[in-house]
Amino acid sequence: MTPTIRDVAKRLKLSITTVSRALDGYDDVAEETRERVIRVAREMGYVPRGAARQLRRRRSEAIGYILPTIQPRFSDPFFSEFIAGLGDEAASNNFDLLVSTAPPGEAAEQLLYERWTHSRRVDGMALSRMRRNDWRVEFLSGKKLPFVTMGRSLNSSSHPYIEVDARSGFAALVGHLVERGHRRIAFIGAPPDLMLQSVRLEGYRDGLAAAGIPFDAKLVVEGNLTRQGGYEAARRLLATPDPPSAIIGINDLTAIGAMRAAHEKGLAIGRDLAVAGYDGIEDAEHSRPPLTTLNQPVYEIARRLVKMLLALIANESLAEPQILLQPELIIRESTSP
Amino acid sequence: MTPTIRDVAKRLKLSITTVSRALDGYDDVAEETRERVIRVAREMGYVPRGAARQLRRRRSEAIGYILPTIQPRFSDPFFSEFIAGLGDEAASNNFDLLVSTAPPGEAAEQLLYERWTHSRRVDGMALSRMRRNDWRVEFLSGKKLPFVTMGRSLNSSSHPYIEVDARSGFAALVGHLVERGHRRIAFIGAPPDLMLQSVRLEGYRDGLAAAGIPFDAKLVVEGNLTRQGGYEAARRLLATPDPPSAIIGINDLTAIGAMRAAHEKGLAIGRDLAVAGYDGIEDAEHSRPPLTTLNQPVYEIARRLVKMLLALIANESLAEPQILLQPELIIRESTSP
DNA sequence: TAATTTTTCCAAAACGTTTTGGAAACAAGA
DNA sequence: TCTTGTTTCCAAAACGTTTTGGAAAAATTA
Repeated sequence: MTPTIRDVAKRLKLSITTVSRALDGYDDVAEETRERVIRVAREMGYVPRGAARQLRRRRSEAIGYILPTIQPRFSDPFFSEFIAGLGDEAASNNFDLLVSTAPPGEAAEQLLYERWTHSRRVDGMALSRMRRNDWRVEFLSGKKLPFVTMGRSLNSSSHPYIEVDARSGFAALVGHLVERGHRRIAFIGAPPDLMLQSVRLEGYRDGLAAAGIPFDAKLVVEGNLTRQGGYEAARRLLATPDPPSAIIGINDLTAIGAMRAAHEKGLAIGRDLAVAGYDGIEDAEHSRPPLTTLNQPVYEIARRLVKMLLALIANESLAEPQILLQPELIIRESTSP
Repeated sequence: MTPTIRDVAKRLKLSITTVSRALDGYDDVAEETRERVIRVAREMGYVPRGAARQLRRRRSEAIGYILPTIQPRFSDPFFSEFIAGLGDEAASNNFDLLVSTAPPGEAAEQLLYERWTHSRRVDGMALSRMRRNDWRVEFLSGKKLPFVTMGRSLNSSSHPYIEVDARSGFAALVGHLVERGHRRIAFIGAPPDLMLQSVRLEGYRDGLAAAGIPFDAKLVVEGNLTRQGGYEAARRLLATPDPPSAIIGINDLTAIGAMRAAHEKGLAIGRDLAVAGYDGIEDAEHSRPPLTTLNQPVYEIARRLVKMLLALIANESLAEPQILLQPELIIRESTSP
């Protein structure tokens, strides 16, 4: 059906070697023949068969990303933005992006990583939502498969990553709330095995310490990074005898859920209760009231991660293998009516 | 580095044929040898090289999906849910999911489709957000590449698809608003080349007709399926001398943007102005006020689409190639305070 | 003219599987 | 014993590229 390089060669009365080399831009083919080859190849609609090329070249020209699907109905705008970034940058370098899904930390996840690396279906991987002690780091290092991560983990060694300085960000956020007169500031976090939980909780504690406010464990509760989780956690917080006057969500979704709980309680958000989040997703801008948040440029980060990964795959050395970005504090009405 | 089938065969003192057939479950290998083969293969961490298998089998065991990225900062929960569905179902059938991004309707998009089909990198494709006259349908039909679509287009022929009956849904939604006493109901739509715009606008008109309300073109404005687009469109609508008492957004994001515009105008949503959307994304449940919407089970649809696509690839005939689902009207406070 | 270099091409060998078409070994039936 | 099946294995031929290691032809230099 679709023509092979052999068909093109036959039609041109050339060897397949020459056709291949002409198309690949080698300089040992006469300029005139190259033009003929390119013209005829295009005419015939020839595109190299991916599998054959991959087999011979011994690389797949594809990168992989595994989506951490916690729940079936998986709806987190962070990831659609992240994937768009990965996809755009990969596509503009003629790389494919392989996406799969697996609940984090389970056997299925490990199986997937094993299959992709052993079958050489991808030349490298991008990881996100790192765990504190992330087996993936050692696994991929051991397999010598290039990888980059968004955020580091405790066992991160020398692999390239982009980290957003959430710790400073959360400290600044607490500072902002303190400035607004808050003393009882709650924190709705995530499962403790996630690196982002450690980091952001640290930042929260830094902020309290800087303001001379003693840490109160009762003001820290666990969510699950979803709106529903934030909603439920905030309900628990607000039902206590001595409820907080401000709530920080570990991400925007959590904060949005918390706002809903507060509203149901009859609290005026911004006045009776301040709420803030982290991520800077579009929802945060259009929520009611608009949500104070720490913005991180997810799309840009994804693109840069792919750039780094491709350099790694091409065995180039990176000018800046570990990047630290500052999140941008965006103050909106949810803390500042 | 990673062992090939040859290494496994050598270690077992068997031919590679036998190893291959043992692992693939052919019945012309003795049960005892099969067990030995499987055990040793696992011990050695053997996984078939994807490219080699694809080349010989002449199929890639992968399906493709191209994300319609309109803007760089692409954050639509519809798509993260859709991809999660595609990914889960593909993964559980040992298929890979290739994802790329392209602005719809541009040359880059067509190039991508051509590359994927000619290079045989995917065995089939899933399409969404169909256009009225969608060149992709004829293109893929012509290439004889199996594909399924979420929603049909005007030039849809006999390919399998799953369509949610948005037309009836929007009519029912108008009915609900009329019941609540609304007569001036606005519609914030999408670009006119999108099939969903045609269908949903028809449903809106059906609903008006059923209620005996004359169609007023001034109440129909164009958005772009984003929060921001809904926000801007609603501002225009609410600035007119004779503003609507209800606004239907073509999707939930549009409606959420509209709610923000209304709130800024000082309108009490639900009382002064009713707002409703379509999609049933999680945001709609946690917005303020919670949004009346038509729910469609995107995750399930994505999974079913992949099931259909895999059957198509395997040359099986589909019991039900064209499926029509009814969306579920979820009435919340944004229309019913 | 002869020798050398440069240009332009190509045959054949990979890459690592799966599949085809047997062949050997053994068992069963006549 | 001879024939006919079964069972179990395997050599070799694909699949469609890229790459290696020249070789012929043409151009240049001596």
